[in-house]
Amino acid sequence: MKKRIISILNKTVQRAAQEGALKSPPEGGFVVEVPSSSDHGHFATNLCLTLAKSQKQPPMKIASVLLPILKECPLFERVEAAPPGFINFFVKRDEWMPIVTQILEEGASYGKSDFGEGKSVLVEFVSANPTGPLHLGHGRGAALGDTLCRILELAGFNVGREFYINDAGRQIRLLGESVFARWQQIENPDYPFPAGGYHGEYIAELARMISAETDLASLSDEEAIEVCASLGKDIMLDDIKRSLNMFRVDFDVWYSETSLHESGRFAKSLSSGAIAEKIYEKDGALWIATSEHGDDKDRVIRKQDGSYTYFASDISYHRDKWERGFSRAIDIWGADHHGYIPRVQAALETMGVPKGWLSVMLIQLVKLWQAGAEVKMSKRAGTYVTLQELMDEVGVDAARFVFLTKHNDSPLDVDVDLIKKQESDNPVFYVQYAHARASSILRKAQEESVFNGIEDEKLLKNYLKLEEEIALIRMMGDFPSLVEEMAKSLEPHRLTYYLQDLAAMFHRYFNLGTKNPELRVITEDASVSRARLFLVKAIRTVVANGLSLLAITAPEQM
RNA sequence: GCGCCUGUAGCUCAGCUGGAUAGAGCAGCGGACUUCUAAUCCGCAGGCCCCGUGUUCGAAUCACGGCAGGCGCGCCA
Repeated sequence: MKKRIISILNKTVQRAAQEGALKSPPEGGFVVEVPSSSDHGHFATNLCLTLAKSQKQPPMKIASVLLPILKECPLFERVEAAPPGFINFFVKRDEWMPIVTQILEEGASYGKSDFGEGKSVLVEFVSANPTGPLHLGHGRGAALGDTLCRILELAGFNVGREFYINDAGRQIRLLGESVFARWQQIENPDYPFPAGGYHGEYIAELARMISAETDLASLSDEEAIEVCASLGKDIMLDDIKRSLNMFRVDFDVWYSETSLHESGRFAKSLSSGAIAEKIYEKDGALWIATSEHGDDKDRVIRKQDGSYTYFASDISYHRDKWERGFSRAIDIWGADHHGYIPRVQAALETMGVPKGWLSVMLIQLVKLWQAGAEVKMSKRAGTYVTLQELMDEVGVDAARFVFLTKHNDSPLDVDVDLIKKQESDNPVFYVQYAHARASSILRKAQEESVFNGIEDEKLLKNYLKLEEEIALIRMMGDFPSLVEEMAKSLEPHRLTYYLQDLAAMFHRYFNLGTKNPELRVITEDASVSRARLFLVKAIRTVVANGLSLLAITAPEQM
């Protein structure tokens, strides 16, 4: 509907220009929006305000030129100009009804668009080191990334989901040393634990598992550490995969850092192409000239001792992403890595990758509250709540929902007690209940044979007369543009707000019937009932589609 | 010291990317169940949108300067 009005406005301006009423006008610049007050119509535009300067005329005067043309349009009941220069549109009631039939026709694909034009996007998220279980921060990243992918797909992008496994380098070695030390400590409690090692209880668990499978005592310490590192990593990776799977997140590619090195891509990516010219040697190390592209300073990629930095792998990995031909890439990182954005962007530009090809989304920290106090978490000390524990306590649906109730750039407080204890107050149940309630009404109608299931626009036009009904239809009509906007702005959290609003509107509508039987969906009047049942079916569809983007179940009854 | 993020109701946060009278949930108080599902609804109360200056028809939103909190500023990963 909004798009229709935009195109009507464009045509109107063109026509006014042709007729000489306006100087040939510049494109765009104006917006059409839903005003907060219903006095200002279903839609409003600031078109005249934006034209005022270039036309050198007061906005209200421009409005008075455009108004007669707009009034001819059969879409509108009323068009008004309002100071300081808004135009308010009141859409004819009947014109809303096609939205309902459209929803019913399209069903699960309502909301789909070709906004993305089939372009390929690579979304990399979670990418946790396989040195420990996933924590709440990873859960937030997983929920955000996965829902973003679903949104992008619905908006017409071709999406690849990727998990980068940091399975090379020192942290895996440290995992091995930590596990080995715990194994030693079974016999010898005084065996020293490595500095900066991993302290979680799971390390001792790994030691038990690995020593049960492998006779560590028959190996040299060095060999045993390697076994602990390798098997420990495999076990943790399996654990991560299992948790993510339960969290309804599936990746297309698990990209191993080790494979980057073993395949030779790593070496090649730093020695060929435009980037090779930006790499130089200084003080016995290899540097890359990222400062030419906005980084604070040049960065080391190979240290004096001959080993490569983490950043070198990152360059190589992102180059590989680019060479795989994606038209854009999105990374989701913890906010503590924000300092790396400029250098990664700079490295990409050094290779000739266009600015803006890579978008990095940061997620702020998740704070956990329990018994009214913040639970301090430390990965190194091993005191943190895992994603698995959260899922076990509150369920996947609630967990996924809470992770998307805040903008990714805003810190998130999760009060586990609250989600657990007050299940009924949880917003996810509120939305699911709307779906269950709609289902229940439809079930009842089916049983009583009120509903023949044949849609008829005329029926809707004749019998959907309530303001509340029109408001619901308008809101559902926004869903496709919401999906597009979320894909554009990378803001999946808006979906949880939309669903809560839609559910609230439906619950309110339903409750009209508790006071006045004529306002129930199923009433004495068969035609009114049928029209309302179509509306309810449409609501159920939109709620279900929204929940499906969140990968949250849509129950038939609760 | 420099950079990024955040600052909106008692608490946790939205605010459609510059629009008209700033919203929701929770917490508080008061109401509605012989119902198409009360996991719901209705009402009341609650505001210096951190402060200041600027940009313009118009600012919670943009710019600059402060203040406060968080996170980063390695030849660590």
